Amino acid sequence: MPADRGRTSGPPTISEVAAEAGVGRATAARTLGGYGYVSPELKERVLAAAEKLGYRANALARSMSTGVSHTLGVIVADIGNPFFAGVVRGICDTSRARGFDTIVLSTYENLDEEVAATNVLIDKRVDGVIIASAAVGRGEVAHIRTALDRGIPVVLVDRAIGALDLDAVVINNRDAAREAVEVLIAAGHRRIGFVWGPPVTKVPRTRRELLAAASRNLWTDGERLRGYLDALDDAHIPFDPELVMVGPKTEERATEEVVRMLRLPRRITALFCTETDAVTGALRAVRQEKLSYPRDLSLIGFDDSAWAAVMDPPLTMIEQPVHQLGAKAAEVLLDPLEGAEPRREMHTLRTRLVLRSSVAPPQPS
Amino acid sequence: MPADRGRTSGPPTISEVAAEAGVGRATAARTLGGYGYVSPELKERVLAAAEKLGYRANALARSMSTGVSHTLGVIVADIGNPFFAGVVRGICDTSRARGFDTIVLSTYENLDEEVAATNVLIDKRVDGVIIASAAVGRGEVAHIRTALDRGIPVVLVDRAIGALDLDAVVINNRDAAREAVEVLIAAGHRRIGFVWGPPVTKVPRTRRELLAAASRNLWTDGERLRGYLDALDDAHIPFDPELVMVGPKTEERATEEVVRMLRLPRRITALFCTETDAVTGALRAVRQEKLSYPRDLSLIGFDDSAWAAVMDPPLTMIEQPVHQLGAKAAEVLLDPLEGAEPRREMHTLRTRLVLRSSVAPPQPS
DNA sequence: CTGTTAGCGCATTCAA
DNA sequence: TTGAATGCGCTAACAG
Repeated sequence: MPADRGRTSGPPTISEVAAEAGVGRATAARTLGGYGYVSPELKERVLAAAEKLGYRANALARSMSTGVSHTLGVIVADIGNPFFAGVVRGICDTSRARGFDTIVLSTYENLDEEVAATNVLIDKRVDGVIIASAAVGRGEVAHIRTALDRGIPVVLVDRAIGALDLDAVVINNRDAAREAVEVLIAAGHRRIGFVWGPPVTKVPRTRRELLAAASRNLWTDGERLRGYLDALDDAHIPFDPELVMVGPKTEERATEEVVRMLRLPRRITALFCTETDAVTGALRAVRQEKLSYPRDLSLIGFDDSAWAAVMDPPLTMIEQPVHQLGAKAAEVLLDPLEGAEPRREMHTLRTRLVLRSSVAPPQPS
Repeated sequence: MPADRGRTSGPPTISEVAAEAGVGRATAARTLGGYGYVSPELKERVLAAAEKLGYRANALARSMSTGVSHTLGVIVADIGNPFFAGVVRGICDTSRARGFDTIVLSTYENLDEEVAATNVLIDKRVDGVIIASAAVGRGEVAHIRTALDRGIPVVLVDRAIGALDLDAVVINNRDAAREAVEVLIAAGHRRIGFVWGPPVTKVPRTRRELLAAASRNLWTDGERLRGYLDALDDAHIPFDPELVMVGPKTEERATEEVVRMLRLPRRITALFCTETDAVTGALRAVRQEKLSYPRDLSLIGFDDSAWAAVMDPPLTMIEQPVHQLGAKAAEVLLDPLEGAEPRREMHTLRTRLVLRSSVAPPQPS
């Protein structure tokens, strides 16, 4: 219950506690702040006074003095996306265990939003930033450099940026994709679709064009595309631009594109999807064409989930260590803050290909 | 590019900008803070100096003076859960559009964590709190009262609390559940399972016991259970305690329980699930028993998703306005902060039953 | 061990 | 209109 005096107004301050306890402000501050030495008896009195007044330290004022806010900033594409939600959960769990809270900002893959978000975090004086940046080139990382210049440590998560020498916590996108496509190839497939490629409007005609377009976009997507090409190369399967979807990355478009690939003269018999929405889009296409998997189309996708396991037949999927991705990022950010030596390296976490039943040999046509 | 003088250290302050511009601190503060009158020429000089120095206002210091932090606190069970992730996204989107950032804390349905989270937010002097509280009774809301006493407005989201006269943004859980079960009944079912009930260890034998247990737990679950009972009552179907799952709310347990219900002498022919994990758990049970839906078991669940739509057959599901839930909560919290009259009411958003193909008449046994 | 004093960076009186 | 002076609540030197 709140004390019944008409205090000045607002929450009780440390001065009021000191007055109530009959000690100096510093003494109250020391016991309440948990630093310096205070005799047991005084400490007792201060604590009692604080309790009585319902005192709670003003973290803002404390941050003003100490220069640390015990707050981390997190910038992701979309906190509503289950993948990022999982990553953020990992970040929050480990950072909170170490006394840090988290401000999360979504950018929707928009660079301007990302810059604005970075500024917000700078203004709020966060102690560090974890960012899944949409930036790729040199010219797009000024905001990150700004944060760094102001002494705010930044760690990259999910997406590396070559132009920046920073800690990054990512997964083995390229190898994971390659492994998946290899499984498809091992099952006998040679016409393997890829959904999705870079969101360009003009469809690339050559492998070079495609790669160029990819490198102008999301790092993860580019890496996955490279893994796909790696696997094809190793099996001496020629690259066919018709088998990779480009354009807006929506479930609807994925459906359209997979339908298209399914209707090609030499149609696809297998498909690799880089994301959940691509998988559900593909599944719609299969049904729409009155086909069934894995008979008519073998399927492997990124981002395993409970749903994928209960599909009929269950889907072979790539499982990402989502929570660990965030946890590790927080760790890498926090360790130096607590005195450890900064590393400046790329931390690559491993995915796992969960073999289920969505891959079968191609039907003899 | 950062200016090349060896400044005192740290980011430039308003005093440094003032010095650089050759004006008084207050003048710099006025132009940079966007308040008060400043002559165009001076304003120009200040702006130039700020630009040159790369000045950014220290939000902490500003909050100290003004008493407002332009930060909202959000407390949910689990930011990694797609439902809450969606709600949080709604909150972030609308609050950020209005100049507020967000600190998100997860409690994992643990009341102690919830209290701790509330204290963190109080300490950080957030301007308001949105909370999906696990508290139900009078005795569990002290932390919320504390926040209120300190002048921090609180709005409830997803879960109402009777003991508190606050704004709450929720969905029509009871009606939604009732509607779903009615659809099952209309299809001819009378043995309808319910997953999941309250997480008690001792299985309730009577309806009264069950309701009592439910009211000691999550508000949403209780409401959904009531909706289930409402539908049974209307159809004069006697309540059978064997048809409601109690205990830990995990996918594994759901599978076990559904298997059990499927093996009952008078087995269930339909199932209503209150959550996604319950649905996937049920689906596993169906497969495990070598049964198929909707032939052997009709199914309706809460929380529609892209997956549910691409299942084979596609699932009839209840769609929640997840984003809107968060958006509305933020609105209700922010409006009074910007001068509007507080309402103190329950805002009930409507769900939508998405009819697909997981309901069929019961098989004649 | 304790109390006094001086900032942290900004907003905001109050004179000038 | 502008600038000097105060205060927000706390930490941290410093002296006692």
